[in-house]
Amino acid sequence: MRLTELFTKTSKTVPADETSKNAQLLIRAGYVHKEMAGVYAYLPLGLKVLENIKQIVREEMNTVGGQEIIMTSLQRKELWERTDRWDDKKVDVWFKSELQNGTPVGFGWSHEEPITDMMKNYISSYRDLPVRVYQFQTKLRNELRAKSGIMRGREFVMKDLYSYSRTEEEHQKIYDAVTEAYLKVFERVGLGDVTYVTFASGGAFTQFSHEFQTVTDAGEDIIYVSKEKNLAVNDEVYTDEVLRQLGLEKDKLEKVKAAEVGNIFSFGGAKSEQLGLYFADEDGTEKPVVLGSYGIGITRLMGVIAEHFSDEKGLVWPESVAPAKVYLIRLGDDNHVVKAADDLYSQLTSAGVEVLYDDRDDVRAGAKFADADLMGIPYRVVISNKTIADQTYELKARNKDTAQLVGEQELHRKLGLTKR
RNA sequence: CGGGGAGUGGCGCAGUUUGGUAGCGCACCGCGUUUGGGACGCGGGGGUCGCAGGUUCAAAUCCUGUCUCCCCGACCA
Repeated sequence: MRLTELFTKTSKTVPADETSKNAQLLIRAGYVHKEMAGVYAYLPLGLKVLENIKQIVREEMNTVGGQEIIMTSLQRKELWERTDRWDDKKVDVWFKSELQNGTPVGFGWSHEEPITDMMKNYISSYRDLPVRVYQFQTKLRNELRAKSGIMRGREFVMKDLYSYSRTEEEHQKIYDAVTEAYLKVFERVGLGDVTYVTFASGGAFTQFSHEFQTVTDAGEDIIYVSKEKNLAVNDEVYTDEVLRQLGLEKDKLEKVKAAEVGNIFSFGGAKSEQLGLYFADEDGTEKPVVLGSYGIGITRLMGVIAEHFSDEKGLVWPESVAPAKVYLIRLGDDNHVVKAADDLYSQLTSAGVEVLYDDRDDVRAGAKFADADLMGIPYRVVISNKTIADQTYELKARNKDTAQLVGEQELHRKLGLTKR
């Protein structure tokens, strides 16, 4: 992408009413636009990051046998009444409206009910199981108070996977597999070191659910981390009894703030019974399908990544999610500089390397460097009269302090260009 | 939902106390100089001062109502 064609621009100031670091940086760098409190639009660069995160999640979900679908935002009242979750007193984040004929509808804040109800059409025998389906959906939640930038919005993108199993044992296998897949996701987006499987309150069916908590000051949760065992306990279930059960020693735990980037839990057969999802087992008996639910807040994850990977100059995206791998700067508008930069741009692009090409003529070097830093693109390549005279390229990693002059071979190697 | 704060060109702000020609910085447009860490000079465009009503010769400024946003707290299957 050439910067002269990108409609967004960077800004030195942020809206005064935006206090969270992730939103400040993302707005300044032109990744997102704030439409209203807790509601953000994703601009070209922001969308790119979002899609990169989604693709990583998608790959991991496919690996554990997930099939991707997309449900609807409009939901039926009747469905939620069956699980007693339509009432505003039971679920206080509902957005509701009605059809022209007066039929009430809800805007999906979760999709457990509709998906499970839908699966009744497709699951009737043990031969149909297990099934895992997932989607990326915009959830709408009428939060009392939105905060923390894109980390807690009224409208946000979530990946939710649902598993349908014959037995508890089968369910447990899937549950464990998804747990591993989640850890892989957080590893791949660069948060592996600071993300912990966390024991949290489980609800009706199981004692615990498992959250994936990323340590960050921007988080809203308090967790107690055991580095030794590589797990954590949410403050909400932090009791002596629980610690004993989990074999944790109180004085070896570290209390930290964290953001919940994922949550998985088991429903057993309870919800299936409420919604009438049964299957005929091998012996012909009818049994409720064992249900599991697994979520990753995609936009929240993006916010957490932005918070975690940033410095005083701006964002510092991990390569796996960055909107581009290289920020290419050309200094000056001498013909041979322009040509050299154009050439490298098309060379990298055709090799499949995403490049943000700062081809602006009317912007001085300092501003280009500042923008490269703010946008947080992993590698910066500078082409100038100097580098051309030396037959080198100036290469600097966003997370390193110094640049180096490298030859063409070296550049290609560092940027991971595929040899042909 | 309780407490606190704020709404003035796209963004950041001053002006409100004491009513009297709407201003500054960034961004934008033009010209010139500049050109490796957010350049400078000159000229220019853009604002129903959140909205509605009221007081007044006159309202960004005073009064009443209302909407929105932010912060802290509560809430977050």
